[in-house]
Amino acid sequence: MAAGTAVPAEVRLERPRDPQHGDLATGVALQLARPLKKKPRDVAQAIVQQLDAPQGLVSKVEIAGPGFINFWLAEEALSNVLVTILEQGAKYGRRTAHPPQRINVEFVSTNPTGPLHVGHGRGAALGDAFAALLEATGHEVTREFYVNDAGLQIERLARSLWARIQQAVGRDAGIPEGGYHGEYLAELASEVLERESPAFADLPEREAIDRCREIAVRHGLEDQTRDLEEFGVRFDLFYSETTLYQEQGIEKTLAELERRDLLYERDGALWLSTGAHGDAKDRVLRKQDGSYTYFLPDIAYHLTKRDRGFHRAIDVWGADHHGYVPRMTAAMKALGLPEEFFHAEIVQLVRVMRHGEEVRFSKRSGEFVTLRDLFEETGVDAARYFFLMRRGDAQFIFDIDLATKQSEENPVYYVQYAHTRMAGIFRTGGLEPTSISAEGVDLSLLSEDVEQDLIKQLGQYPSVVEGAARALEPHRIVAYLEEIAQHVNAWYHHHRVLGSDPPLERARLVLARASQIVLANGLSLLGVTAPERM
RNA sequence: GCCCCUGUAGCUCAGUUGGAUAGAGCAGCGGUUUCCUAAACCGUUGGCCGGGUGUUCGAGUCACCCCAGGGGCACCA
Repeated sequence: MAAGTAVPAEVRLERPRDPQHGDLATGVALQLARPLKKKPRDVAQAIVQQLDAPQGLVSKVEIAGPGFINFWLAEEALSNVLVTILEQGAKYGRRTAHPPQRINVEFVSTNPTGPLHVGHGRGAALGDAFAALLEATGHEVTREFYVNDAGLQIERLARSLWARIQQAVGRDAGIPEGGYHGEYLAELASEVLERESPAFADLPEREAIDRCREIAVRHGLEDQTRDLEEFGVRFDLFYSETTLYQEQGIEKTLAELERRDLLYERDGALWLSTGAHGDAKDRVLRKQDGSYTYFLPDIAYHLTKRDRGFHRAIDVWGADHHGYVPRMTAAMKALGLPEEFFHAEIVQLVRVMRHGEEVRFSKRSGEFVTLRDLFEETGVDAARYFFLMRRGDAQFIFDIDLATKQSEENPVYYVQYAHTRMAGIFRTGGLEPTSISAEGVDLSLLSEDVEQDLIKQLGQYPSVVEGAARALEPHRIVAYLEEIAQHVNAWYHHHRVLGSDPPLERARLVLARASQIVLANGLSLLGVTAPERM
């Protein structure tokens, strides 16, 4: 540095809000002024004089305001953006990581005890987008669904089904305490009797309930999987809790906890000392009655993620589980896993509005909004887009009326429409989009303000993806795409592509193609289609 | 009582991890169509960033204290 002294300062180039402040700017001189005991503008002056700006990249450098250094990109830099986008195509905005991490993204993970509701939909859309973002930044991602197919809830489900079967053959059987009253179990009961045989109802209870458990779980999971697939979410792995038990996960976990001296007995229960690792208190793993709390299999399950070679485990949990985060974090820490291994991403509540009033979630009244109801009404694209357009950690009101509106009020169509228009240009021009090349094209003809702005924005796509992946915030992609769409639509409206002077037409075709690629790539990260026509 | 999330335009929300004069969409108001799709475009109205104190060259952003809304507290899952 100028003074020859080592002054710690991070040189961050950022994009100013105001275009009058250049394409890139840094406030580093302001940070350095105090330690150097100089005026900020003098520091900036010194920096600029020593600056070794590569030719062809920066066209102008200016010191402004209290001491900001502003840079303007040269035209050649802008042309390079377009060349890069066309060359890389669907890979534009994706990078390799060195080294790539193996990341497990676990989401939805609900009991197979009934249909998925809108809250699961939000978790599914977000989890899938997290996975897509991490893949785009070069990591190897596994999308995983933890199937809670053991435990008390499943026992209740099995007993409820058994009761429905008894009812179906005319016997007086009540749904057990805490059981499932949903109509679909009654339907499943008749199905079972039909498929198996009426004699199923006469099986000894123990055997029957085991069979019921298996049938109910398989059926519930199939329903959920079908909904998710239609919603565009595919999992790489369904990890069954039962498997965990079969593979002695519990015993192994207890042994490991024991080895690390993290367990103790008190009041007839077995405790894990999470309190010493950031949790508010220690937690029980084995109750007085000898059964395990859910915490133990959860720890065991997460240890399998380590043992299966993952560097990171990202869990997407509903807001009702957020109190669970500190204890799981503490458990992972106590087990010596690195801080970044476990991360729980909390998805806040979804409320649904229709015709200006809130649709209540009530299984009893039957006004239960399932995920399927939702996407059948709004379409998958709109549903996914809406779930992703807001930060996941804030409560969200899903406005069904807005999502189903096929008009300018609906943001999902706004972005898709911009893509459609680009596709329309190529269709009308009889051109194969993939054949568009920047080779030999004079891109400096793209001199309109809106064109310059659009190119600069297209060039930011990789860093937007990077930031969204780092923060696990897909809504940044949404916001970015809406900006691109805005520029694309304005450009399209004011300037013709087809029929311009041939050199200009060629240049504009390149810009149209680049815009189409970025819109398609971004929408793909969100799991939303990029239609050719609408 | 303790912990977490949220509070920014009439509504729904962004705000680049402390930068320059706080933004968008919708709603409202006024315009644009012989033209690659008007699901679009152009213009315009609208702000005590919940309140307060502090940290510093600089705070919507960070710290602390209040206020309001939501969620969570277990030897439930």
